[in-house]
Amino acid sequence: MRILCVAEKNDAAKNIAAQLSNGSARNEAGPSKYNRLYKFYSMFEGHQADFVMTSVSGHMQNYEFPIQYKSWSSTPPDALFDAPLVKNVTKDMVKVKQNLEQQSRTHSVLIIWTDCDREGENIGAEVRDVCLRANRNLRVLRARFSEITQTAVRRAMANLVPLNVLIAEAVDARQELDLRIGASFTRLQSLFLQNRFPTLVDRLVSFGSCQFPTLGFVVERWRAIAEFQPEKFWKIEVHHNRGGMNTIFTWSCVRLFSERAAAAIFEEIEESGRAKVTHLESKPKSKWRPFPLETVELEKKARMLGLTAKDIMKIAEKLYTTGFISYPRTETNIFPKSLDLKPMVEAQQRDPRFGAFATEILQNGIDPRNGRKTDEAHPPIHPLKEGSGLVGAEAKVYEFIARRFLACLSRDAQGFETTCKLEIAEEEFSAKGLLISDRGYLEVYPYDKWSDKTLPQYQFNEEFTITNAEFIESTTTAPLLLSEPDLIGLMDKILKTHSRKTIRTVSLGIGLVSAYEDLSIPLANHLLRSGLERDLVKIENGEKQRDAVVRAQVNAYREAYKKAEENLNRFGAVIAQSMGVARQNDRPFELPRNPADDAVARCPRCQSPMVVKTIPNGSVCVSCTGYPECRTSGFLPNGGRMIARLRACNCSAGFYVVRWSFEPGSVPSHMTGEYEGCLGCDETLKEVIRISIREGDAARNNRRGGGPPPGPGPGRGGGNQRGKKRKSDHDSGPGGSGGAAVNCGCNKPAKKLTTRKDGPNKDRDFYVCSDFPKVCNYFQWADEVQPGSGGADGSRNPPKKTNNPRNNPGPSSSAAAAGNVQCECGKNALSLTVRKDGPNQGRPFFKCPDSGFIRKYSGSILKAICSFKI
DNA sequence: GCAAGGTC
Repeated sequence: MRILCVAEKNDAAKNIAAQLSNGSARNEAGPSKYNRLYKFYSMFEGHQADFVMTSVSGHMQNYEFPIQYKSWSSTPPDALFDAPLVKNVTKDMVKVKQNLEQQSRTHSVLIIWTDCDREGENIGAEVRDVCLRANRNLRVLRARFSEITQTAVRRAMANLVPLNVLIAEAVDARQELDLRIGASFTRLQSLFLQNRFPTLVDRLVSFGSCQFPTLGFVVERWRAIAEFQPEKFWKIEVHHNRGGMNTIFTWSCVRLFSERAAAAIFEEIEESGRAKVTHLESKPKSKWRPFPLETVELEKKARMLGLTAKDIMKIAEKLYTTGFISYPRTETNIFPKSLDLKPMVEAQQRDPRFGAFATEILQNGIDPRNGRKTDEAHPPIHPLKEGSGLVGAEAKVYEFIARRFLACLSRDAQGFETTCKLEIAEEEFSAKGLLISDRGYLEVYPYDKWSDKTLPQYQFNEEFTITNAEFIESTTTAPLLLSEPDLIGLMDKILKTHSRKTIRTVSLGIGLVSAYEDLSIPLANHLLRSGLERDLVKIENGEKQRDAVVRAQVNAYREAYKKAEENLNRFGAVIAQSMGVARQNDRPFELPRNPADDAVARCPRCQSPMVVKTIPNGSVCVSCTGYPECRTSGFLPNGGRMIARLRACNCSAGFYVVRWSFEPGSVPSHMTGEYEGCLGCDETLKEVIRISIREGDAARNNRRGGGPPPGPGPGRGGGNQRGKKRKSDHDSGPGGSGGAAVNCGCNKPAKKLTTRKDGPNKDRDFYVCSDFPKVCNYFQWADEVQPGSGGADGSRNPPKKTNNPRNNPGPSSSAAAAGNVQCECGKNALSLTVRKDGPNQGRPFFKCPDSGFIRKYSGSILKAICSFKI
């Protein structure tokens, strides 16, 4: 039996393998650098089995929009709410996936050992899918564990369960929503604000469904601080010296905001100077030991240890995978009854720092203080083995976790609190003292402070003269609930620092929050995100369907989006105000339209809609909306309109051929015509177009056709024939063969002339355009140039780079009549069919046997068309 | 060029 185990990360794989194999696992390299293979023998279902333990590195796949939605300029952002999504293996994970596929093929059982949390379940589902695709007979099982110790791992092994599909689906729903919401709002915000504010050109104004509510929270604090008006207040303190001890009695009234009133009372107190003890009470007081440790609490303690919340979790994660502590992501603060805490306390006995305390706990009996929360998945964070060998920050975090663990198992600290109240001039003052009788858990938990504060002996009803009274003026201070470094750190994190193009202006953050508030769009409200979290739990419980949750959430955010889009001007004004800039431009803003509305064709490479745009220099450009992934585009001469895509050509860039025409009236009539052109890279397209537009042709066309033909109409034939019939072009230029000036199709002089040195066309002469190779890289075989003609005519000379075999240059147009026309690809053309309908009705044409469509009408050169082979 | 969540 061969068993494949997959953990969430290499570290975990290594340690789980070590536990299952008693340290005997062999470590081998696999296709993925970071994900090693650990091989060992162990028992499975009562039999000795071969084990391979390997890992992934978190998620392998990521949701993405299909290529046709990737262009910001031709996808309306709200289309992303409904756009299809694809889940792709990310680039970094290709080898990780390969590793799983390879292993799956030689194993019959898959055990998933990803972390036992939400994301872990989803990662487990990814692992399962990849492995099952490679080997559909795999038996898939899931190991459940909260810690990587011998017992836990073996217990998990003995109690394998199925993967929890519902949890995986909940994560999937979150992923989908995060992407849809993030992408649509990010595009709307970025495009609009870039248009409005010159300082934001090229900047990304990102929006995240988690990030934005946090921004809202920060902005709220920020405002409270900004709007805070300090207020003066006055208070009175009474001091009394007794037995060398100075005791400060504080005013029960605490403070007054009226100086006159406070001063009047102070005067009376100073004048009287006599105090009477009106209340004297001494009662036992205890300081409770802490609750068992949960994640949030651990994060809160980070600062105390000089770490950030992120750092402390990273370290805890490491301590977990190395088996020092239990799983650090838990919302539980109750130790389950089934968990035997004794061995863990015993392990701490060996630690010189708190070994004695651990021993004391064992003697007194383990008595955990329990909270009320449980996530029913993981116990509170606790140490698993002794960790006195650790160093650095790991040691610090481990020590905290161990001390916390021992603290919550020990006993509360005990003491006596004495309260003494005085009356002076009818005002009440009080002081408190503390006498600690048993430090209890504080012995092992120095992170809590509870200090003795002694109070001298006073008697009830006793009267004495106060030493002095102080009149203190003070001011209220801003509600700095978040410290300044916190605030800046948070802002920085929110307005993402990872990209140079990202804005980091606090005023923009405030502006965004204010703008949505102004439109009553509750995006900055945490309730929106917590509503999603609740829905995710419902998916996990089976109370709600994944798709229903996604639909409902998408609809809610779509409403918010619509409202913002409909009120963009107001939205911009609020942000302008916050940023302190008068709006610097009033350029009209238009959101991208649905490409389907404007598309003239589908991109043959990526199937995105292709749209026609006029660029500032007046050129008309047909470009793929799949930009920038797909860069298929090309320029049409003024007014050109693509009317149909015929087929893809076979050039290396995957260019394709279009049939297009000119709008009658929108261009000079001589341009009317129809031809096929490759809309691949710019150069190739330009060549195509130049070949086709010739004034001489046009003039002849017009004479023949008797006036400008109406677009895709009767004028077409002319286009096809222009090469042959062109005899008297006025073009002249250098070069030329045999004295006659030869022009390239782009109307520039063609250069004579090079002889092919090798290949199938060895010894044949050809012309190239004088622009060659920069702009126009068409060329023309010399023996095909019509005497005295403009040279490279409308015939579609093959681009130089095509590698079509030219073994048989084939007969030119005259061969058509012979009925033995050869396609350039060397095959005999099928001859001859007559067009049954359409504008070319009645015309005979040839087809290449390789192609299913019309190659060329019989009156023109077949060969050139075939340079665009299928 | 979009998010957030894993992880190296």
